[in-house]
Amino acid sequence: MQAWADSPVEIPLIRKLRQCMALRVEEVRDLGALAQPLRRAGAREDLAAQGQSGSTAILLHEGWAIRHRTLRDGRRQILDFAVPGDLCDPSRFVVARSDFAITAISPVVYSLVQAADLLALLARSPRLGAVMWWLEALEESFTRAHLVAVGRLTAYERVAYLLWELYARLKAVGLVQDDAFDLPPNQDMLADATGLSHVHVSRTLNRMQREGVIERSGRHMRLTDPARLRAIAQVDREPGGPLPRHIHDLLDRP
Amino acid sequence: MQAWADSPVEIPLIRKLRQCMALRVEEVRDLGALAQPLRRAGAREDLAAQGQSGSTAILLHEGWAIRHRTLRDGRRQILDFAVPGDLCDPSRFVVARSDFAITAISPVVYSLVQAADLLALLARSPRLGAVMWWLEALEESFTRAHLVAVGRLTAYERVAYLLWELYARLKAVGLVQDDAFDLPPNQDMLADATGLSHVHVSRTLNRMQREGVIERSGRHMRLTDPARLRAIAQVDREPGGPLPRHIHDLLDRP
DNA sequence: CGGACTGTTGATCAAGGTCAACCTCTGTGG
DNA sequence: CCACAGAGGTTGACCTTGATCAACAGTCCG
Repeated sequence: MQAWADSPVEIPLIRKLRQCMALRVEEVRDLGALAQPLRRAGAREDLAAQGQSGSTAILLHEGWAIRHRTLRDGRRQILDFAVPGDLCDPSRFVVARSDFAITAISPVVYSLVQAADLLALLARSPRLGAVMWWLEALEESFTRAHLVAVGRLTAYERVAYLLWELYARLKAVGLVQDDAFDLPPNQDMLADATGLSHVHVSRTLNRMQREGVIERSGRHMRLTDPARLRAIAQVDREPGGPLPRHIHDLLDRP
Repeated sequence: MQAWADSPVEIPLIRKLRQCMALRVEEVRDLGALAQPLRRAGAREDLAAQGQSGSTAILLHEGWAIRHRTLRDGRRQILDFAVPGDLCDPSRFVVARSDFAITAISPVVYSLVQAADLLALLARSPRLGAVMWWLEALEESFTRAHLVAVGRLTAYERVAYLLWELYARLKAVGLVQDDAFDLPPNQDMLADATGLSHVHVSRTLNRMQREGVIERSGRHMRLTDPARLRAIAQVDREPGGPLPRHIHDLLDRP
């Protein structure tokens, strides 16, 4: 267990928000309160099931999960990977029954966030509301890029895109060091995220390594040439970046 | 031009909302005000460009548009089709530069909605805020289903899914009569939405017709067996439906 | 009448799927 | 300490889906 688990104020979500704006003490305290109580689950455990209702979102603090939809005949599409700091997903607040499931793929630490609690927090700090809205928009843009990748890119490009997206997500919560990160999903999952077969994912990753774009050993992944990877993935712009100025104006007045 | 264009209160968005809840007179009036001033554009005109900033959303009243991303080498992915009553898309409010474009594919009537105006309206009527939030969640669920279709369904199933989605969207604004509707996009666009080639879309539509699932003539499309189409598309549940009870509780208190 | 746009059909091809064998780890129990 | 099982990854052989290329037909429009 890491340091923040004992002092619950420094959850990864806070690390992520700090990269966008300076947080006030009360804000940090309120956000930390969302992490109470901490829950744990092992790999392969469902955090939320397909078809389940519920007005709670899942706030992930440690470990990875997948958001996925599995068809009756077993075909599975992974919508995206949830990493520490992710709030997946607030739209559950308003929906009667969710059409996908959230499943841990490594041991996880998380908490359940009630709609009412989050709304109360946002009412107290409209600034936070603006940033969270912006983070939601960023999520949507990842989903769009994912759709473009699966619909129109070749296998090689798709895998490049997936690695690029994970790299970007992890960097936002400080889980990338020296362009390297831990990659818990197995090749079956990478396949179900990219719409490929696991055999082809294996071949593709090997090719990328041969061509000097990545380096792997076990679950350790290093991007030896991030710029080239990004170009292969057909991504034009870095995601995220600083918070646009005009956001604050939207919500700061009463 | 249709009747509502002269009396701007009955825009399709209002028709859509009425299917979820009974609207109050002030709400109808406020919503109608969003349609001022009306703008027009011809087929192939961009309503919003890729990479463009802007704190305005586009509210479509008549005609169809596509939300799409086009790569430098010309490959294009259509994210979805916008039909009358759609507000595409509010996340532009908070994003510095959009990563996709919105282009009319038939003559359209639309208006630009300012973030401030919409927020003011929602502040006046939290009920509307709840429904709009819910409609946004519904949009996201369409996007997820689209991703599943493109990533894991066969060509035949994908085309079935697309037709099913359009059918559901159009029904929500009363543009389906007798399981039939007008389908402005050409087969090139259907291909770019499904991740197929236009040749294969042609073959697939012919097969569906041969097998008695659809009937076509020109831009007119009829689903001769909607239930079967839905099954082919691997869709379990009808989308939309009545508004969940607990939504109102979320926003109705101060 | 000629040209753009759209859809249809046939012929051929290639990207990626499927099947199967095998290998390497890692953990487990005797 | 070794035998074994199970999961994950790799590789080769073969096959299928859907892409590509190309010709042609219908329709709309100036």
